[in-house]
Amino acid sequence: MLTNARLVHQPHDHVRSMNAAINRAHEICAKSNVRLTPTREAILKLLWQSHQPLGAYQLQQQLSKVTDKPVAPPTIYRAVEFLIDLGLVHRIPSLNAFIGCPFPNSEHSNIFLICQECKTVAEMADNRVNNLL
Amino acid sequence: MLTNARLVHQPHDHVRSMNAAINRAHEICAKSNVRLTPTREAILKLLWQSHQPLGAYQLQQQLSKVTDKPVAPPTIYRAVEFLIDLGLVHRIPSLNAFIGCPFPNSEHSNIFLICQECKTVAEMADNRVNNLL
DNA sequence: AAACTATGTGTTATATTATAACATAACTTT
DNA sequence: AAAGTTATGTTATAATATAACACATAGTTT
Repeated sequence: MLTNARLVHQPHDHVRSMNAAINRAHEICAKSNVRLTPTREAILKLLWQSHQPLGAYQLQQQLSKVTDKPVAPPTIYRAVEFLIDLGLVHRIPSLNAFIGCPFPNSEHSNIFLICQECKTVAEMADNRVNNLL
Repeated sequence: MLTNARLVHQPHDHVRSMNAAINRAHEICAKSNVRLTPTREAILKLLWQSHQPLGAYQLQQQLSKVTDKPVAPPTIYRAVEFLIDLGLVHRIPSLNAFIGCPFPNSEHSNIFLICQECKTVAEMADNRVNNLL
């Protein structure tokens, strides 16, 4: 079973896991012959820095802080769509929000465990469940 | 395993199953001591008549046709919220849409099987899956 | 390097989905 | 019938998402 359910509750080296994710992302992009542009990388970082899923307009705010210039919604949605297509990010429809995928290399149908109070999300993939379905 | 996955593909007595659903709804409301008002009943019927899930603004259009007067969004969202709270209707976040629940009496965590082409939705509840989770 | 092509971004406007706030009406209980 | 509760109507607006077109940059071809 693949899951980060334990991890999300525990203190862990945030910076390190984010860097690992960014590196993986660069590899995956290279493999697919697509570009992880600064905007896209920035969005991915923001999503990784937050253990809460972030909505498009939260990302907009945060990105415009980082880059110190105004950013319009299409920029966000485009970057996020790109990342989703590559499997680096998931959209969580029930929250209208996005989150970094903790295991982007593996084919998996996800189950998200979403805390109804704090919105913390853990992701899970389990063959037994997949098989049953 | 509880599911209507077979049913949704097959010809079946639509009117009858809708009436059954409405009757069940009346019972459930009586039990909970709440009112299935005309608006609420109309919404529930519309959802049952459609095997596709319906969005709030689709419901708005259809309801205003039925009642022959304009209907505003809050009316829809309120009715739908009421029905959801009673377990008579589900919201499907990935479609921003609503659908009648085929087995409103049973406690169940649902899995929705959503056709990506035609948006037809079947609902499923399986103890083996629930147990695994 | 210049021209060409494809891909990515900026910008404006607008569509779509959902809710807040307050007034009125309809039912319930006494 | 009066008071209290629950439901609806109405207006306005918030929050989420996309369309369309102009411009820019990166990569390729000549």
